[in-house]
Amino acid sequence: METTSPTLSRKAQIDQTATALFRRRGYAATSMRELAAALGIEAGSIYSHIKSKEELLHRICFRVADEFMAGLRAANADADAPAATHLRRAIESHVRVLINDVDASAVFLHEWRHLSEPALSEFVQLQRGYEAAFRDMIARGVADGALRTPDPAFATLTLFASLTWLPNWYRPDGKLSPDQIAERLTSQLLYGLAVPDGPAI
Amino acid sequence: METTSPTLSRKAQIDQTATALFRRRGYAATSMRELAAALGIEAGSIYSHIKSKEELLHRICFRVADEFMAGLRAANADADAPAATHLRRAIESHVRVLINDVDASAVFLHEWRHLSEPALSEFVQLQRGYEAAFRDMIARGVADGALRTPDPAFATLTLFASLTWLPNWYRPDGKLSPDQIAERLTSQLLYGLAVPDGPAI
DNA sequence: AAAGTTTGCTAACGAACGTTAGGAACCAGT
DNA sequence: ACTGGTTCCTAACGTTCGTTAGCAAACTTT
Repeated sequence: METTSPTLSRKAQIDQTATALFRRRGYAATSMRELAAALGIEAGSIYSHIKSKEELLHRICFRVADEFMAGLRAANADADAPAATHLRRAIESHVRVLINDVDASAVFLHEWRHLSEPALSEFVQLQRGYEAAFRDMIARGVADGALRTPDPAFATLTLFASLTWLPNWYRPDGKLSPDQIAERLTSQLLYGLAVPDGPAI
Repeated sequence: METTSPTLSRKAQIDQTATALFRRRGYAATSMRELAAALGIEAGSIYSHIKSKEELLHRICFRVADEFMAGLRAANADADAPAATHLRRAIESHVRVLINDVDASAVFLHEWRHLSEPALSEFVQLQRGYEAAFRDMIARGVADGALRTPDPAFATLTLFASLTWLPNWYRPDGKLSPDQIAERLTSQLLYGLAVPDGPAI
């Protein structure tokens, strides 16, 4: 049997292992016995540290949600900056949160629907507010002339799509740093793929 | 073969209902008894028409995969067209397949990992080939000067992100037609959000 | 040394799971 | 009338699920 962990409490270890499993196999398809095996203990033992399986999911989802919200607030702290700058900072913060814990982010993005009420409604409301903030930044950017799009709502969807997809391909050992990823993502979304004044496509 | 009653064989009805349930609740979280209830029959009765739960998932995933592949081949049929045109056509085809059956597409995109071997490996290989084809079109577009990007692989990821996200927001009763969506998506991805020669962001 | 906390075990609970067996209606074509 | 296919039922199978109870070491604090 191992000694108790040096820096990570047993509960934190359980959270971490559960996050990895929920990400790889999905929340519903992950059994408590699987989680226990990954921890090297028996299933019943887990309940010395947590109340239920859903508590694990709840903690993961809302912790990541908090990080996203804090980053959004920071990105908009400088009220005098133009909207497009707010947007770029918000994207960079978002990418940094994603990369900081890819497993937890992936669970946050894909497994939240297995939350039960009332946590589910609370979560959805947070999500809506977050998206609305991005839509608002884009709309303000269009209004002050820095951005153009026929449909800010549509542009927001595309933006979130790219952000949400990130955990699907990001590898911590890749050659791009978080800042590079944020920069490249921002650049491609803002300026597109086509060569200005190039041939029509 | 299809001597059957209304317009949809019972097996097709089961497929359709399963698709909707897998999409809304996830494959692992959907029980055969739930599926039966949605069909108005008992759980055991389903097995007069199918061999296993996974057969349902398998049929959904591979049918959609076939549609994507066929669309890709058609988009590249005109070998003389420039790469950027191939790309635009492939995007439009992709969007049309997605929209043609949003439920099935969502299952295809999110539930395939619950397939077991050897179907899983076969599926992943199809997926890789499809993505490689898009990466190739982008790279050729960059080579012939129609597109620009510091990283074709990165651009491919962003493109797929936007395409994959579509079933998450598309509503059949929305105001945009499939062609409009494809056009708008293509335009935004190719030309970006920023105003040309506008202020730096 | 005593007390409390943390951590883990075994054993089991009721419920839900995917699936099967065997039989019975109904319908079509012969 | 017979046959074969389609459809659905009831009843149950063995398994796995999340979770609990009761107990026992080990470590920490007093």
